Amino acid sequence: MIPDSCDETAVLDRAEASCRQRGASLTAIRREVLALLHRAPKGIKAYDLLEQIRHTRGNASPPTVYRALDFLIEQGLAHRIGRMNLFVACRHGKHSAPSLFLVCPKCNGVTELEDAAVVSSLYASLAATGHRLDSPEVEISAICPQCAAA
Amino acid sequence: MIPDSCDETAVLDRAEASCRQRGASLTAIRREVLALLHRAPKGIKAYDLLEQIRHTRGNASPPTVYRALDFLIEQGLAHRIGRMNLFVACRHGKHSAPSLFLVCPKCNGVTELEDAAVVSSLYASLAATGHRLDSPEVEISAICPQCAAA
DNA sequence: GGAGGAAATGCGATGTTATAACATGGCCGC
DNA sequence: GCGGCCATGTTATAACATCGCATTTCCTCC
Ligand SMILES: [Zn+2]
Ligand SMILES: [Zn+2]
Ligand SMILES: [Zn+2]
Ligand SMILES: [Zn+2]
Repeated sequence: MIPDSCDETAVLDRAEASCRQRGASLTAIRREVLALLHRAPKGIKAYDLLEQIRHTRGNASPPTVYRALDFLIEQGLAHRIGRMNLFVACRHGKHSAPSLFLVCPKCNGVTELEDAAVVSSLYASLAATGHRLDSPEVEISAICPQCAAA
Repeated sequence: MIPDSCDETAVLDRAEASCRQRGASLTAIRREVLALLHRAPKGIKAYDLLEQIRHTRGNASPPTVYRALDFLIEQGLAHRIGRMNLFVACRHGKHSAPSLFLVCPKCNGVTELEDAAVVSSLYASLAATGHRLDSPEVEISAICPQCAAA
């Protein structure tokens, strides 16, 4: 987990370096989208992202943001929450194991959680049916602490 | 798990009875939609369902199928796979615990799996962060045996 | 049997999310 | 300069889902 003390620029620079390592390039658009994702810790919808990015790029269109998102996801810098049509920045470094995404149906917030115990029992269970885990995203609907209180 | 030997009519009749128990009614439209879901063991998309149901009800429109799906999901007779915009009939009776949905990204097939070990470690993990499990659906992307072989 | 009300359906329009298809522009090795 | 490659711009459209309101159906109570 990246400490909160790291400021946005540092996070982005690190992302840029990790892309470069893999021969990919974090271009200006992609960097901007990643920055916006980081400013939305609970996740953001593609068209909200589009609206935001038009503040700096008036001509942005849906493909602009979907292409950037696809790239970021491919690079492991962001995740897609299918259930909610929501996108979130990855808050971990390189994933050694899949993350759990706790999606709160009340506030639409997303929490990313790494948990070795759950993941290992998951592997065992899947292996028994001949399946092989494919994506780093396991989506779970769960009421978050704030909404549980209310 | 409902044995395969049960034919469609029996499954539907049982569903109808269980709705009635709860004071809900499995109307003709809902029953037809449920039947179509059962004929698509790997899941089906809403608009494919719409096309199918127009064979018997020429005037069906998107709300027709979405309303039926909402009802079936509410009654625990079907599940929605958010990641794929896919709907599947529930292949279990009343759920005592959440199911795992293994979604194969190659063939778009969905397998429903109940696994106590995974679910209990999930509960423990969520409780530690103050979350409370909310839905009976945990979506996991996993290559299915057939696609793994190919 | 008839009035009233709740639930379900019909219907058209609209909103939301995502991709297709094709053109353009910059960069690099040749 | 030329050709290949990647990123981007641009327009249109596909795919998925919901709203709002009129009408019908079904049940209940009188
Ligand atoms: Zn992550
Ligand atoms: Zn919440
Ligand atoms: Zn089920
Ligand atoms: Zn498959």
